[in-house]
Amino acid sequence: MREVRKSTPAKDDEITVEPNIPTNARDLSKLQNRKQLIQAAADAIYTFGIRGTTSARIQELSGLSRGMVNLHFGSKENLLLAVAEELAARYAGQWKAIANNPELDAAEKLISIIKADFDPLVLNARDVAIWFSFRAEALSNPHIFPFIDSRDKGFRAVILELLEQLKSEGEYEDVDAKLATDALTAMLEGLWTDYHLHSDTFIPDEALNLCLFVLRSMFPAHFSTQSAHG
Amino acid sequence: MREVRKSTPAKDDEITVEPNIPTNARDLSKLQNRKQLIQAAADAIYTFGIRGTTSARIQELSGLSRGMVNLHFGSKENLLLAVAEELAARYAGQWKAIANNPELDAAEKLISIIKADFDPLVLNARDVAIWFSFRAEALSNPHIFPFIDSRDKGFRAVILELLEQLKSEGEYEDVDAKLATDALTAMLEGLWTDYHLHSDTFIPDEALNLCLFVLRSMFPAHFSTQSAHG
DNA sequence: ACATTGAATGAATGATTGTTCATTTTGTGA
DNA sequence: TCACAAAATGAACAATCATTCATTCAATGT
Repeated sequence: MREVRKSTPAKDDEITVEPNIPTNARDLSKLQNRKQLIQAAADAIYTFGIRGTTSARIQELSGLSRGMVNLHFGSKENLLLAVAEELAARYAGQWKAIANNPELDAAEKLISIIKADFDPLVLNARDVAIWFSFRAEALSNPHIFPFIDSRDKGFRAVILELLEQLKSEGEYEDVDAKLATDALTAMLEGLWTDYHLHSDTFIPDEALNLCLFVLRSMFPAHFSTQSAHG
Repeated sequence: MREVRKSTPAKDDEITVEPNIPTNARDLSKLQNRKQLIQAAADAIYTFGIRGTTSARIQELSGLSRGMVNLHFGSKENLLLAVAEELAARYAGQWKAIANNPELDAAEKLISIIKADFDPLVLNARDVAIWFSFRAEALSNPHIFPFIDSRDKGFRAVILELLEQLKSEGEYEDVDAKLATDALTAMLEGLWTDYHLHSDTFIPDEALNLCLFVLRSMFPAHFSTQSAHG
């Protein structure tokens, strides 16, 4: 059985490091336009809200022609899903890279993950506004649900594992790692809400300190010397 | 100067306990229809999302005629603001009543306020979905902003005051009441998010226990015997 | 150089949007 | 009882919505 050639055929005797990056000019500009549409849709949601995000506005912001949204994504709705997908991938990629870093111990991983949560790469006015827009319709739009639960089971499992390791390292008999996981996760969620509603007064270092403060009250031996600038 | 009579004239020699409740049949049904529209709009946001909340659907859910939304609220947008206003008033009324209750001490008020946060009166799938819908467009729609910051400065000030009182009562020198306020508030926010995304597995008593767990780690003398069923 | 193929274009479409307002209905006060 | 005034109705409207598709454009392989 011979595989049907896709738009970017990978030659069998070539080592393709990143098979999804096209090499010919046509597919390159196609990919570029696709990205431009996602970017424009994201900007539209931030600027006009999800209700004000119309095909016309997306097309205007993208600088491309009317038909492009449907040509590349089939429908406006699919484009919005692509925006959500990109956002979710960026967030998950961040914390997974930290969790899989063998050079860090449990406490370092935990702090890194928390810091990443307040990194401008994910915590910025536009992206947080988009998160909230999609989350708002999590119940009424089943298609969007898989992308909006940033701190999902996988995330919580990693946090729990790290906290249990801390517990075993520091002999905290009276600390419930499950409760601590829920508390920390809820705080991260809440601080995002805080940022979304008051991004002008929100100070990432203060948010980090707040998390350290709570961690310290549970795991004093691990976090008693830490601060936002540590 | 004689005052112009409004739709519900208040006779001068009568003590009007609630001057806004009309007594004649016409104004009564007018008010009833107004409420029905707010109710329908709220249901529409929950069922179809804010994007799917059209005039047609509101009219259908309300059982009233096409022109009613504009007759009573001038525009669909004003009706949505009325929904937000009602939600905000319900939430604020809840915690303010507790804060002003002279029969409760600081610790009792704190626990009551937290419990109120997980009360079905405010924490239910529909209302939380509406909160999120409005919050999502907090940045792109300035009109909605005054209504969506449930845990605003006033709320935080009350929590801070209560925690400072606990601090003075229990001699917790190393506890920062300001940090504790931020931590508790963020957790309440985060737990709402949790509920919104996973209302099927969310257990209010567990959420309450989580808050008590965090409070206990900061103020052990006050909350060491407390639990969700206390 | 050139035929081929897929991407890009944008005028046109039909459906749906929020709102208007002439008309009808209904409660009120005399 | 009845004239009046306010409330309710819903057909009609212009604007805007997402999408289609015949046509144009341009990169590709030979």
